[in-house]
Amino acid sequence: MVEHLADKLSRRERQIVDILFRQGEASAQQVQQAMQDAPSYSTVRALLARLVEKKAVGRKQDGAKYFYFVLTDKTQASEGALQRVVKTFFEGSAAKAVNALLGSANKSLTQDEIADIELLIAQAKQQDSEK
Amino acid sequence: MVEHLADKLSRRERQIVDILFRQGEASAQQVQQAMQDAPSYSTVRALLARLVEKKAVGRKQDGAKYFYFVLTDKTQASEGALQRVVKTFFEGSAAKAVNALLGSANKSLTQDEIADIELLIAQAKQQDSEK
DNA sequence: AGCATGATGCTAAAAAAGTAGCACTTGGTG
DNA sequence: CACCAAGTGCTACTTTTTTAGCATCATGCT
Repeated sequence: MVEHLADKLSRRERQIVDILFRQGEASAQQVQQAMQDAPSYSTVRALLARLVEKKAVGRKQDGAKYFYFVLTDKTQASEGALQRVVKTFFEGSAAKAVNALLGSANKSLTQDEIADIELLIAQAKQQDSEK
Repeated sequence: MVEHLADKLSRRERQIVDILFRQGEASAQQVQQAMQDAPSYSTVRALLARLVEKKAVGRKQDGAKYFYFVLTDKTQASEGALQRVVKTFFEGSAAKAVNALLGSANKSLTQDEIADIELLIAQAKQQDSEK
């Protein structure tokens, strides 16, 4: 089993990493603002500093301030997250997960998105039959 | 935004809750065995006890021992987890998530599963056009 | 009945996480 | 160019989390 990045992070650290994944990159202040139950600015910076030290997050200087970003590849992280959810809640079945995804989100799927998915299904079907 | 159960749990607590979701219910010993980097048996019990006290986990007696299980509804928890992943890694697009799911898992999807998904797509399509 | 095995409750202490304050720098602006 | 706003690095302190050990209690077997 692959060990996920999230497994090594504390509650607050995860929260921050999630925000950074969503925003791509952000300053300490932006991170704080993105937290619904944010602690003090000082605290956010301390957390960020710890993440940098743990090599989970990187930062680049822009003028006098820093911008932080997660070092793990987002695509890879997303696959890990998806896999964990599938394993934890859907008995390892990706199909069941897709099912839940479509069920709870069909209100928001556009015609175009549905078309995209249909295409993917067709591809999956083909690949499967080639096995 | 709905606050997820996981947001209130510590690292180890989350780990245990995940195991309980997967197994449905388990004894302290089983939980320990399911943890790849498990601490001592004592520790696992302490964690479990805390989760019970927090009302996150319930337990029932079977003879002389206890069996633990998560109190949150699994379906609800899975939707929350899925939603979080979608929001964090796929810019809120369920379609993109489905895409990733199919992409990384098509090797394991069976013909039947694919058929199931096709059916769901068809339904989503119809519901969408009714909007 | 006596004993080994495995589970329990409780207590305690080390380690990690979470939070904040302070003094110093930097950048822009009236 | 003096000043204010916003950033930064450190340090320190409080809570939680994480981890174990111990004494006790039930269960099943010889």
